[in-house]
Amino acid sequence: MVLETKKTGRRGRPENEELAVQRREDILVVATQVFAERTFRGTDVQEIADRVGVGKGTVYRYFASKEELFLAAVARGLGGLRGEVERVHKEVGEPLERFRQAIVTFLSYFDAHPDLVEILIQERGEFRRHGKLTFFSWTEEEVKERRALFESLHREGQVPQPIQDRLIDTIAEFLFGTVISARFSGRGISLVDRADDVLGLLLDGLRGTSGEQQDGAHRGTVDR
Amino acid sequence: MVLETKKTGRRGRPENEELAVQRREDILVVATQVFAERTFRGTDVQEIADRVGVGKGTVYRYFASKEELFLAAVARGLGGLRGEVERVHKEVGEPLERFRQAIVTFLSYFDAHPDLVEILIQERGEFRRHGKLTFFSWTEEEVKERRALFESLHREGQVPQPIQDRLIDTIAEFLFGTVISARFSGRGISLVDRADDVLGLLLDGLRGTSGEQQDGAHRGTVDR
Amino acid sequence: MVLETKKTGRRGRPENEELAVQRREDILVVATQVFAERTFRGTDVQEIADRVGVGKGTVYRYFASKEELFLAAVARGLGGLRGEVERVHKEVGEPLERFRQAIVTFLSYFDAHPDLVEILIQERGEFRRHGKLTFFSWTEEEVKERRALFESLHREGQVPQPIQDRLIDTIAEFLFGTVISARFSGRGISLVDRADDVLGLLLDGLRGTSGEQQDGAHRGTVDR
Amino acid sequence: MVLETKKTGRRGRPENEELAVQRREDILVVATQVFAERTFRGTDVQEIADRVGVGKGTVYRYFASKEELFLAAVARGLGGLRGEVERVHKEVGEPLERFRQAIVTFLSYFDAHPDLVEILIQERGEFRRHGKLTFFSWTEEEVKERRALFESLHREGQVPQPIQDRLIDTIAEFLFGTVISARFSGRGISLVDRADDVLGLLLDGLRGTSGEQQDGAHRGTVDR
DNA sequence: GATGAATGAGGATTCATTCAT
DNA sequence: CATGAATGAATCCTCATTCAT
Repeated sequence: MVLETKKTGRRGRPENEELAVQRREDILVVATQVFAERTFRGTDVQEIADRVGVGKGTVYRYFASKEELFLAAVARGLGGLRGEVERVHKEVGEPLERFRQAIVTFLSYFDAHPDLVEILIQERGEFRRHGKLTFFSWTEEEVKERRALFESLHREGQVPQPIQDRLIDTIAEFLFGTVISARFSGRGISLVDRADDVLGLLLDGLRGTSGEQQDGAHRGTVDR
Repeated sequence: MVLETKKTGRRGRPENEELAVQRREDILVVATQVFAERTFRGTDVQEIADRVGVGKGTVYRYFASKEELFLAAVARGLGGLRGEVERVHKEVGEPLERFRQAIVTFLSYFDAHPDLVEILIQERGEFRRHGKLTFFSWTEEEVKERRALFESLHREGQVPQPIQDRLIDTIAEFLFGTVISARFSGRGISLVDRADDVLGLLLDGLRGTSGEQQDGAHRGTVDR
Repeated sequence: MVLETKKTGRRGRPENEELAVQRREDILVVATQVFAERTFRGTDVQEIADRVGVGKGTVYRYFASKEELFLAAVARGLGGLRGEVERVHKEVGEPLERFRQAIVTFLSYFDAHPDLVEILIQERGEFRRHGKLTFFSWTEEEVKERRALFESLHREGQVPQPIQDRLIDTIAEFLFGTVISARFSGRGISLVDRADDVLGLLLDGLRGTSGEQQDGAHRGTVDR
Repeated sequence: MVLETKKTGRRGRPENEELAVQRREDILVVATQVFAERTFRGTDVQEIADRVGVGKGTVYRYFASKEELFLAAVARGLGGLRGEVERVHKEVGEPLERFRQAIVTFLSYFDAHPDLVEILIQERGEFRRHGKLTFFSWTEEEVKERRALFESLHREGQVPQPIQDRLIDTIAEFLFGTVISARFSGRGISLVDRADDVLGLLLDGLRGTSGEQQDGAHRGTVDR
């Protein structure tokens, strides 16, 4: 999809607006890859342009600066994640299963978009001024949804005591940390494959009576 | 500690060896700070030299390249961590408490050395070729120690079933992820402050009957 | 006057010729402003197009290149000046007064068109190859007119000896220099306001017996 | 003096501090030439470096930016002018002759440094923000000196009435304007060659009784 | 050994000009 | 005719590395 247009070098008036949207998308996709491969600082905008098959100037038509391009790539990646998770949230009814599905979806998304992990991390290094990572910048709505989920888990008796916001944050951090660690630890295991370890640990901990987390690691998981 | 030596132009006995060691150390300390502040790519070796109070050429006397310097800084940071954790391992006898102490020590270390988190992460971005992070490159001995710890936990009845290596890895990743997440989430809470959350979650999970993790979160911790 | 036409998308009779002439004029007016504000090299043709309210391509329809556009703007500005001065030349009869009026007109014109000074100067910087400034490229006719003026001044006894061409050139340079200096010296005084200083100096010099140039500075001048 | 060192390409520690001063000077000399030839915007710093015979980076060691380099070149040029004029001021005693000498020195300087005229003018185009040209930024001392000169001219009876500051400014503008005009008018006459025209005009104007300015124009000047 | 001046490859960004629609 | 998207040459500036003193 990228190389087809490569080096057409055509000037003049373009067809329509959809093309612009598509091109913006193309650039973001490629940029995500290249930034992931080479680091923000290590990336030459020329390479992105080359891989997309457009002139460097064109990249700058769509994004005012390399920085803006990077941030847009991060936003695009997170937007996709949020969409997926929200979809699951609405489809599945039963709380525990919804919790499970949300986690699986979350982990799967990063399995499918490993580059996102890389640039998410880089955001920290290059744009430290923004304080916290975009990833941790929850919207009001998201905070409410998360809270609601854990409340229903408690109401249904799945967890003995109410889960406070602080613990919810810790859980979110656990999950994000898992994603990063998995990617950086060099273990070749996919994230979904450890979804049950994660879920088991989250629900019952090491002292959990069932001991299911060991075998459960493979139960009910999609083998990608 | 760095600026003191600056331009002292000390005379007397050169005591080359010690001075060289000390200077190497000084450079590494400063390098860690600067790399953490500015990113590997964003760091100008000149700034490191300036802050140490030596000429740029001197930095290159001790480290063949900027890259080697960076890697040495990472190694130095991790070396300190290992030393601390090992010390605790040997001092504390009771398995569960030893586990607890190990985790607290681990988290404390990163509280005390926030720059290490930054460069640990950057290592990934800049030196991806090395495959896995130095952090996850356990030595034979470390693997054995970890395994021994969990075996004793099981033997003493603290955990119902044996903890397999794979789960140990997951736990390590959990911990590393927590460190990173905590640093990047923008929450102002120190790592030790969440040691109990972490331990509670690890041992009993959300369904843990005791409900201790909630209160425990504040037990023995300074609330910032 | 420029923005009015902007995006009118006028239908009706195209009246091509007039519209084309008008548009050319519009572009030149705006170009003069922008070049004056931003320098030839510093000017983005896009800005000119934007301010005129047309597409960049349209600018290139009327002027083959940025350079041609610039030169056309200079020519237009000088054309206006010549027109004014010539008009005065023909209207006023008495030699000394005609001389005086010519100078006042000349200075007034630059008061009214400060941008012209800027681009006149820039012409030098950017198009040095053309040798002399357009400003100093007198036509045959102009040379004759100037000569005639000074001859009549002499004939009427206003100046004791005949004014040679060389001195006429010096006078022209004096005047041009005054315009430029006034604009660059940062003094907030308008050019007409110093017309009498100029005239007094030209006619009588510092040793002039009358001493009128001092008070005369304000005589008959509009205090802006 | 410039090309000798060219492409030595030597690294390492340089000899002494004088070298640095000399190199700074070399760069400024060349920069003045190149800026005059090509315009500030049109100049590639690389060309300056090449002509000096150093690396581009070296130019940036001495001047933080192209802009700073340009301004330094202007300052250097004006510094030289001021030095010359001041020297004459102190040497010559008789007021009228001192006035004459000052003007001749002033014009001679620009004859000898035609590049200075060019960059002086460009300063306006590129650094308009500074308001007035460096040339017109007189120091307190200079203002006093000028005033004293004209006062003595009056006291000695050379000029009938006192010359007010405003007229002094006009004279300064006249002189500067003459320099610029002469350079831009394309006439091949050197500035000193018209020193007498200038002086005559200044002192007696066109109506001056002596009529000396005509012949004087050639007195003692080479007609190149 | 230590130093820091010198170097030049590298990379972000701008903008005149073209030309398909 | 008018348009403006696309292009890539052009240029400023940075900084890792070298090496004469």
